[in-house]
Amino acid sequence: MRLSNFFIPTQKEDPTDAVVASHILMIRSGMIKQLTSGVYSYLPLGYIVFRKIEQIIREEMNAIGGNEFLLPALSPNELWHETGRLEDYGDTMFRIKNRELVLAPTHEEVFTSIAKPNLVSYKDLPKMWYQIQTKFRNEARPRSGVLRGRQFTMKDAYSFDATWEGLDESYKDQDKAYKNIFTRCGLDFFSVTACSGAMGGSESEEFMVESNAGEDIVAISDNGSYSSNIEVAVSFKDKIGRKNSNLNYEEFHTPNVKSIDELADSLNLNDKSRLAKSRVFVDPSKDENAKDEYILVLVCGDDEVNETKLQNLVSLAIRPGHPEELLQVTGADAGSIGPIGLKNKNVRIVADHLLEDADELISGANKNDYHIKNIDLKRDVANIEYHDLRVVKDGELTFDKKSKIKITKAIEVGHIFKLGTKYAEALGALFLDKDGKENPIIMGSYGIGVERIAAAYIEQNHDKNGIIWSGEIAPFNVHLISVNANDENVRETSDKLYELLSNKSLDILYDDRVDVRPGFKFMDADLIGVPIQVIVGEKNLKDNNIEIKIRRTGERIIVGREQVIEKVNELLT
RNA sequence: CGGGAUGUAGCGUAGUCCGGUAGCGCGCCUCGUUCGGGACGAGGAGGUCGUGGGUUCAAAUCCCGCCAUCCCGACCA
Repeated sequence: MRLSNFFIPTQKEDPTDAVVASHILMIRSGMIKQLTSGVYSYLPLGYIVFRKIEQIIREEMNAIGGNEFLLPALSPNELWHETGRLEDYGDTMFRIKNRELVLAPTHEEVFTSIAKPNLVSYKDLPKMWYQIQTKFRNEARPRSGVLRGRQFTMKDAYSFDATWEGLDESYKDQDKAYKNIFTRCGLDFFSVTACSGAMGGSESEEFMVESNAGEDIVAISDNGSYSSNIEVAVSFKDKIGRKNSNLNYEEFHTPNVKSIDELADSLNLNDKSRLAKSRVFVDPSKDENAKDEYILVLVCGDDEVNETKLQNLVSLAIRPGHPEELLQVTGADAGSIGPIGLKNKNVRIVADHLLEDADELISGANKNDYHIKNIDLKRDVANIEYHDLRVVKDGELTFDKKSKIKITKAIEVGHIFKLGTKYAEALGALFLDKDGKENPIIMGSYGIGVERIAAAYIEQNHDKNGIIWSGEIAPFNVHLISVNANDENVRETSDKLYELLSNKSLDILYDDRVDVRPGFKFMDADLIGVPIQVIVGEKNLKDNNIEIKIRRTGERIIVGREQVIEKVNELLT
């Protein structure tokens, strides 16, 4: 590609709206341009990269027997209503105003609707279907460039199996394909156990790239044996246990104490573990006849409630109580709430395992400005349940006690999970087994964010001058620079090299611009970040030499003009 | 959806407090000199100051509404 004929609007200055490195560099290098919040135009350079990523995905999906589809982005409300997701997805789904259609945020329903009339016998199974499609999600707050957009490209695959063992196999195939894909894309990645969330399903794994730009928080063990999304992460920690002093509980005055920290300060305590933190959650009623359910959650004062774990225990719909609700249910405002003396007696009380049967606890009195000490959960709180409800913290032991846990931020680039029969049942996608019995098809769902891979790669591979591409997703293999295209010898040599290199089926970006000064070309080259720069300049050419620069290291190699092709090929292998 | 910030030429911004000629850098056009790390000189084009209303002799500037974008949070397969 001749740069004189390539639309690539590079920018010297950082765009004011971009914060994370990948976003800044994608804009500066002319890969993308924002149209509106969360929506980006893909300019030629960006589109080349995204297509290369897609191609890798395609090859790996085909390698495990995948069939590529392209499904519509528009789909009828009716189809989503059948699985209940028209309601469940809520505002995250774009809805068409002048037709009963939505813009699909994912494609379980559509794929299942194709499976239904076609996959009717166990002989038709298993199947692995996928597509690479634009998805639409009305994200409340798009951010970080293409890392969270309202419109983005996703590879979504779905497996259809007759047996649960078959699903295990399909899942394993995808897992392996994902590892190949991210490796070929040059990502430093890891996988974590995850929560399948509102999608429904059981086993679930996310593929993560460690990065401060990420929105996910993960727990990884030092020895690499454990990695998990913080939402479901567990660690080993001793219960705080009993002191058995058998003191009666008593109320005491705590004016202006609104938080655990203030409570600890007022009592001159460093260890906050026996200050039981109380939070009230609401499980909203599902219909008008039923009442909202309230849940009081207790964790140690130095812990936080893990809302995902609570969701898995109670209901996906739970939310923290509003201030009015807290007052109404407990009799106090946040900061003075505890397990004893709740105004509403029907509150479900659940506590974290660490508090199991603990005594000598201090918690709110359900009366503003008062707390209660010497609470014995075993003695004083009837019907209390214990579950794992805390957020794992940095530095804690892994559950097997063999390693320590590190908490870090990460970008989710892929997610695979076992859906089971939820969609097949909802849509009536049934097949006949060997015994002639009707069963729902067992499904798996597997997604990859295409643009996210590029962004995650840039987060991991850039320096102050720009992007550092390498391997298969580099938009070009070689950036050929004609330092001064006005010089006849330089121009002719560069033109010739362009021809020779192109013949080797390499992708070459050729800076043949005549009116651009050398410094400008060099800066552009470093910004765009093609792995190898071949620099044709007057001075070296006088000695029949040509310079090769390695973008990542900055290393410069001078070779004779006849050895360029050989050297480039050597460097690229 | 809550909190915060911003909106002035393609990009980055000053001016806003204290009302009175819209300014600068980059980029762009012309000419000349340059030509190995985002050159220099001279000349030039480009702006309904986000938008609607109000106050005023006069509004980028003050007041009210709306819209948009970004950040934090909530939310999010």
